[in-house]
Amino acid sequence: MDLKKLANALIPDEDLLPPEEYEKIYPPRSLPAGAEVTRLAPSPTGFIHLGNLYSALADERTAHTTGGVFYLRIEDTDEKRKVEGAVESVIRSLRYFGINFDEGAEIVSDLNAYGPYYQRQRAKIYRSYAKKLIEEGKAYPCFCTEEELDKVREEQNAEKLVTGYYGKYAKCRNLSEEEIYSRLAADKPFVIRLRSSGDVANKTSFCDAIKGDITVTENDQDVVILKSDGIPTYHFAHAIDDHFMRTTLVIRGEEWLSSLPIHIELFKVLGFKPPRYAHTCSLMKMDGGTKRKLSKRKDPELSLDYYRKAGYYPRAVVKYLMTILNSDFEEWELKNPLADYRDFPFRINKMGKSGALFDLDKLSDISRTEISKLSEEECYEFLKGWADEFGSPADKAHFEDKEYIVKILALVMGTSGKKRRKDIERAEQGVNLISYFFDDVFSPEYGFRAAREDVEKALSLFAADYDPQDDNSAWFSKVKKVAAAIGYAAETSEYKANPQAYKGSVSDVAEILRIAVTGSPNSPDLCSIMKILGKERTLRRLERAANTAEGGARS
RNA sequence: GGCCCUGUGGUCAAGCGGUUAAGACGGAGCCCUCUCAAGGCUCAAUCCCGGGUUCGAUUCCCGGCAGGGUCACCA
Repeated sequence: MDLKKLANALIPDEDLLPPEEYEKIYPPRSLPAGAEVTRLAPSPTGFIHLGNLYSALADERTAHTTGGVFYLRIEDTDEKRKVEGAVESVIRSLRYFGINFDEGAEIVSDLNAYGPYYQRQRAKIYRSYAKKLIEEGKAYPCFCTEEELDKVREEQNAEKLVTGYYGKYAKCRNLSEEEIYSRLAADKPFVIRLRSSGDVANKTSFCDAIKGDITVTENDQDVVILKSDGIPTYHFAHAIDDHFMRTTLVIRGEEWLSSLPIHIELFKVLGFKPPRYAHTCSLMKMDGGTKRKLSKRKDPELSLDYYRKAGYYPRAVVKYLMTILNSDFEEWELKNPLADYRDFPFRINKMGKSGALFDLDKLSDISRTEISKLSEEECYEFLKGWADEFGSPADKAHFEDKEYIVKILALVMGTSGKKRRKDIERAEQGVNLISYFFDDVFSPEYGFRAAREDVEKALSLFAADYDPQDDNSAWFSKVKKVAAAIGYAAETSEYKANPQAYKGSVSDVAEILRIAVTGSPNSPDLCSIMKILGKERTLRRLERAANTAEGGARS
């Protein structure tokens, strides 16, 4: 058969460059030894999730700790997946978490010498190579319809055979010249398939950067490389793009492990040196007693927006992911509390081999810690950013008064000098936490535990004597005085020593005041809270509580 | 079902033939204390199972088992 003629009939494009030309257009990158070129290659659905961030972080760290390049390529070979604005959304989402690309789709950079970075715009390159493979007899046209393929698959399933297009099931593999041209003449749609020369009986060892040595079975599937619309499949585009974009390390989810044999064969027939691979394990979730991969449909926490809306501190999400990526990250951070996480010696081969269960508790802990490290002003900016985007109208209004909020935060985050409090876990919770400082939303349900008469007496006694000028100890002495006056022990130790002698202790009196002023039995330093509220508002709250107090029996 | 990956406390995990089997989150308790948070101290909790190899296996080998992934003209 005249393969040259066949190639021309199948791929008649006149404006194709000869394949070798592309080696000149996309020469090897001049990078220092050891520099890794990595990439994130999402399809443009716009849905960018935690798994993507996890993978992107591994890519970005690997590239930037080795002095390499991290680029963005859009795998838009499937028309159905395309969503408007998706690429910008990917870039924006990752930037929110502090991850930036060096080159690629929609990235402004003078490095963009390996584009275009949209696969649809690279059609000629793929077609040029597909044509070459046809000429070499390594690829062939297939006219099977989807129905036919479905039927074959059913048969294979029924006989418990491996499904797919291989061996005797590869019906179009040995079509005669006559058969091919007559179908072409009849305008039958066709795909281009790889003529695989592999044998599943052959197994070889392959070194994955994460998994270590793994066994791979040779591919024997005549996989589609060009779809009937002339656009390549993922496999074919992957081999060509990662070769010409000069990717050195392909980091991708382990769900790709099973198609590795195809990729190895593709690189071989194309005459390219394959990149190194790092197959990352998936993020898991507990569901009904067993682990399973985090799912887009079932798990809202897979979405990156979930973390933005809940107001986790973005760097906390990144650091949490770092603890999964390289588990010695936490210890490193303990030793280098002031260092930027980017200074951590990230290594791809330190990544775990098994799927990690996503741990919200741990994330929350890290988020609390990260927020506690902020200055009051930084924290204000962070909370305000959240309130403006996700908060209620009241929240937004509250954040107009920066001076007031910063004062509150100085208290809620802890005074400087001492260790910071860690009350704020996420913006949503933090905004809610300080809401009692605002009269328009302060609507407490007083849960007094003390008897009503004690509540009233304590409140009025304290109010009569309150002076906002008092320092902490003067303030507390007054609370003690109130306690003593209504039959409560002024010292906790006295009460503990002799509980029968008192109705309670000074801490119970403090609780009454605290509930009256904040609506909650728990809060940071009450004396300071009263100072922030000011005398007038404090007294008003004390009075309001006294009037509406529903006394309860002591438990 | 075939093929591949993985298997250390509740979770993330260190560990590379001999260890009191780190650490962190979470849990329990104590201290501190006007409550909470923070902090300090303490405790409970782990090597999937069965065979080998070895003086000795969490560690090496084999076989189970369990979990996960994948079997498209989707990526």
